[in-house]
Amino acid sequence: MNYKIPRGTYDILPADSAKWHFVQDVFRKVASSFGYNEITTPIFEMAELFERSSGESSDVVQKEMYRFTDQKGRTFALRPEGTAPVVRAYVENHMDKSGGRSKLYYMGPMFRYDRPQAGRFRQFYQYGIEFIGSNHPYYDAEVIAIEMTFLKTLGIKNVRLEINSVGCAECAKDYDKALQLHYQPHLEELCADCRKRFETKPRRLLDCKVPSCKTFRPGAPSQLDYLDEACRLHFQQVRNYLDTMNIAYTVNPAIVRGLDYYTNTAFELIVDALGAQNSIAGGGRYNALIAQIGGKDTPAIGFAGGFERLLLALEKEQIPLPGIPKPDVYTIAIGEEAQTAVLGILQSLREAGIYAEYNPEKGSFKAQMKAADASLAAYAIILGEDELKQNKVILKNLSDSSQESLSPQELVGKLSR
RNA sequence: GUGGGUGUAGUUCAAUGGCAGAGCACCGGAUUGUGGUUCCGGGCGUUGUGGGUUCGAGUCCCAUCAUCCACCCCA
Repeated sequence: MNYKIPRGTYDILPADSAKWHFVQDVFRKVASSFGYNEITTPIFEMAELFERSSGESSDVVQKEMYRFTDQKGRTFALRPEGTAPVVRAYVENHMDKSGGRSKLYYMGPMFRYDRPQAGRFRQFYQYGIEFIGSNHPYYDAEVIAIEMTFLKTLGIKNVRLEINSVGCAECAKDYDKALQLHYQPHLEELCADCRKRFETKPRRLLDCKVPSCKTFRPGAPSQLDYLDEACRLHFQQVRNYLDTMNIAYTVNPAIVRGLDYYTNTAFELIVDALGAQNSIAGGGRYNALIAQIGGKDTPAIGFAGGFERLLLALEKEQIPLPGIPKPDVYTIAIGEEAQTAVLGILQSLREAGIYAEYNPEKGSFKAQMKAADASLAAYAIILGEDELKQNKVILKNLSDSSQESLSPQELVGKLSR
C-alpha cells in the first residue's frame, strides 16, 4: 500500500521553501509599514461561524466546506476563509470594546472541497488584511493600497484593479427588486441556475456565462444607480482617494463577492495571464458582519490574497525568487587526522553563522573537490597533513581558483565579513 | 458536481499489438594534494492502479486514482 497526498494538496519542498518565505516576509514588511499586526487563529472553527457569516446559500457553505464532528458530536469546519475567524477573535477578545479599531493581518492555510485545477487547490494559502472599526472611505483605499504596494514591491506589473460598490443592505434590497423586475419577463427562458438565482441572489444573474442568459443582460439596471446618498458618496470618496494615491482601477459593476457579508466597496485584483483562475486577491467592506457575529455594530474592510496564484504570477513575469541556499564554504579533509581536526573548524565556522558544508563519506581528495564544486560553494577549505602541521588551512576561491593559507582564527574572521 | 485531454526511469521524452529505450541528472572510475571540460562504466522501471480482449498489451477496451484545461466558483 502506497500512501498518496490528498487530492488538491501539495508539499512545499525544500527547493521551494525559500520562495514562500520570501513572499511571506515581503507581505509582513508591507503590512507592518501600514501599521498592521499579525493575528493567528485556529484552522478549524465551529461550522456555524462560517454558515452564518458567509451565508447559507453561498457555494462555500453549500458544497465546499470540510465539515467534521469531534468525539463529543460538535460540528466543526476547516476554515474556508479568513475573515470570519478574525472577526470571531476580535469579538471574543473584546477588541470591540477597547477603542474598537484594529489593524490586523493574517496568513495561513484555507480549505475548500473544490475540484482542483491550475491555481485552485483544496488546501491553499492565503494572506489577508482586516481593518476593523471605521467606515471612513480612506481605509477602503488604504487596504487596497496595501495590496498594491505588496504587488509592486514584488515587481508584479500586469495586474488590474477592479472596484465596485454593492451598497448597504437597503441599497442591495432595492437593487435586487429592480433586477427582478428586469428579468421577470424572461424568467421562462433563463437557465435552471439563473431561475434559482432570481429568487436567492438576483445579482448573480449578471455574471451567468450561459449564452442565452447573457442576451438579457443589456439594459439591466446597475447597482451603482441604486446606491442611496450615503453609499454613493462613500464610493465616490473611495475613488477620489485612489485617484489621489495614483492607484489605477476600473469600475466593474459585475463584481459581486461570493460571500454574503460584503457591503459597499468590493474589489478584485486580476492577473489575466493566469487563465481561468485569474483573481489574485479580492475583498471589500463588511460593515454588518461584526454585529452579526455578536459584537458591537462595527464597520470594517479587508481583503484576502492567494499565495499560490501570486507565485504563479511571479513566475509568469519571470521575477527571480530565492532558491535553496548555497554553502559559503565546502570543507575538505584529507586523512584521518584531518577528518578529526576539521570538526572543530566546522563548529567555529557554524557558530559564526557561516554555512559550512562537509561530507565525511567522500573518499579521495579529487572526489571531495568534485563535491565542493557541485555544492556551488563560494570557497573550499582544504585541510591536509601539511596544513595540520602548520596549524593552517587553505582557503580556495572556487570561482577564480586563487588560494591562500590562513590560521583557523583568520579563516573565521575572513569569512564572517 | 459536469465535460474534455494526459499518465512510461529522478526529469524531459521515444517505442506499428511483438525483447521497455535516449538526452539531461545521478552514482563509480581515469597510478593516492586540487574542481569545472573530456573519456569509460552503471538503467536505478510493478509503463499510475485494478480488471478485460489477445498466442502476446506501454500500445486496444472498462473501471479507478491523479493531474491538466474548461464549466461552476473563487484566492
